[in-house]
Amino acid sequence: MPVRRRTNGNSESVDNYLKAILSLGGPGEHRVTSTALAERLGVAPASITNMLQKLAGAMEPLVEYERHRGVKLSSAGKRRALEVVRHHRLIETFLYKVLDYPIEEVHDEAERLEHFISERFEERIAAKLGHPTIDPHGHFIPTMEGEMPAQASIVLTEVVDGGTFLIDSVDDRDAETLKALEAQGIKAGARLKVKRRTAAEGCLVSVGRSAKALDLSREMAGDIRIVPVGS
Amino acid sequence: MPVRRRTNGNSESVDNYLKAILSLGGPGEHRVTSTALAERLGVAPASITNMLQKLAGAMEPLVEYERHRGVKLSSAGKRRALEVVRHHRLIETFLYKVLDYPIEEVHDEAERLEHFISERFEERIAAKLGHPTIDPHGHFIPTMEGEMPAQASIVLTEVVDGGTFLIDSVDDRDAETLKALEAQGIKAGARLKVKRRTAAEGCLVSVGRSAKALDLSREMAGDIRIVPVGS
DNA sequence: TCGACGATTTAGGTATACCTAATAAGTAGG
DNA sequence: CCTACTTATTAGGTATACCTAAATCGTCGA
Repeated sequence: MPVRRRTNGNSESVDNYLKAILSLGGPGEHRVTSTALAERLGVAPASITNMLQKLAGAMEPLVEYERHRGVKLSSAGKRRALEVVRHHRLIETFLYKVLDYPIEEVHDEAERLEHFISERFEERIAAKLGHPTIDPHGHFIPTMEGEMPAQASIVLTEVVDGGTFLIDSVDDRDAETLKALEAQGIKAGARLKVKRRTAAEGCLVSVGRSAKALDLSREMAGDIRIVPVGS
Repeated sequence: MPVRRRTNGNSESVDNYLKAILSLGGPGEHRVTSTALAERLGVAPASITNMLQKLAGAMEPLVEYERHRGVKLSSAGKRRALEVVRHHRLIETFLYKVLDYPIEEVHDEAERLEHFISERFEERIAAKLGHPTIDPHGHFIPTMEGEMPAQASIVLTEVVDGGTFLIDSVDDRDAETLKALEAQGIKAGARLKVKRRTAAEGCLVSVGRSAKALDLSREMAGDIRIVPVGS
């Protein structure tokens, strides 16, 4: 029962820095400022500088860092960050689908466990879930090879919990419904926020900058394809 | 995504000290020496002294410690230790039964995760498993209330993996078999080591101080009740 | 192009959980 | 009952990941 000292470059803390840089860097992976990281991680800017210098100076650097010019992930850093994100999203999916967690509790648990599960655990829950590609929030799960799947669209019914999306397409099985939906702002290109699922398996959404909630039936939701936006 | 600093008195390290004291103290909960702890935990004796002083001096002390006289758990310490053991054994059972882990990999994963799961996770996996009372190694799982179940006997078939037991009783459905078993040392009071399960659902055991393995069929194993010994 | 001001970095400090080496306290033999 | 030896404790030091306060860098407007 020896005390397990996690080795540098693979700690909980480092993981969180990498995830933050990944998510703040956006799809373009542009440089991220110390201040943005400080805010996101809830630590003092000075601590950020310190950690970045260490990460950049490691034998296998996890970030590319230049004084006063922000950071971006190195390829090793990106690999690790995506692995942690994969863990997070697989765990969320697992907690929700296998352990019947209430959706609101899924995030915090995953946030803690993502740092400590083994490759085997990852592999086993992925298998149990049939190697899913999106989590209950509608986010894509990075592959085992450490790649984010191409940003394909997903059906609105696959999203369980709140999040912001862009509407990709609305199937036109019924021109009347289509027109009605469009009248409420539901059309390709519009911004859509998922509030929550309803008992009848439909979901409550809001569109554009409007705060008004629309209650979509299961069939209507099934006709709408969306793309995740932001983290 | 703020960095989570675990507060003193609830850390991974503290958990491991408490578990070690619980297990080294035995059922009599006698005082445990620094040296024994140092060996078990793989840290220097000086580090043990340090930690014990801190644990004993906390606002809610987790151990009772006197210089040069060893430690024992306080009631708060015992509660926490048993909770960690409960986590460990539930996780092992879960990995084995739900995630189909190979039995040899169950321990290490549980050893890491036991410190980080929430009450909810504990509750959900316990429910999923039907609130089990013994783990795949034949050890009792402490209750949610933090009590070790009375040391009842279990059927040999419930044990999946190696471990040492005392034979509690051998059912005498068939006097011939009973006699044959007894001839091999399998009788109430004898010490029995479970080597491993066999493909035919029986198991390989050794009895007493003998190293020779006996291959028991499923029916024979089903007639033997055992009690766990040691940790 | 010169400040001023905000962003960033350096310097110096804290707590945790380890370590080694030196000291002190118990224990057992003569 | 006192020394020798083993066990435990104190003293002083390391690395990690934070902190605050005090420089310094960079850019943007006059």
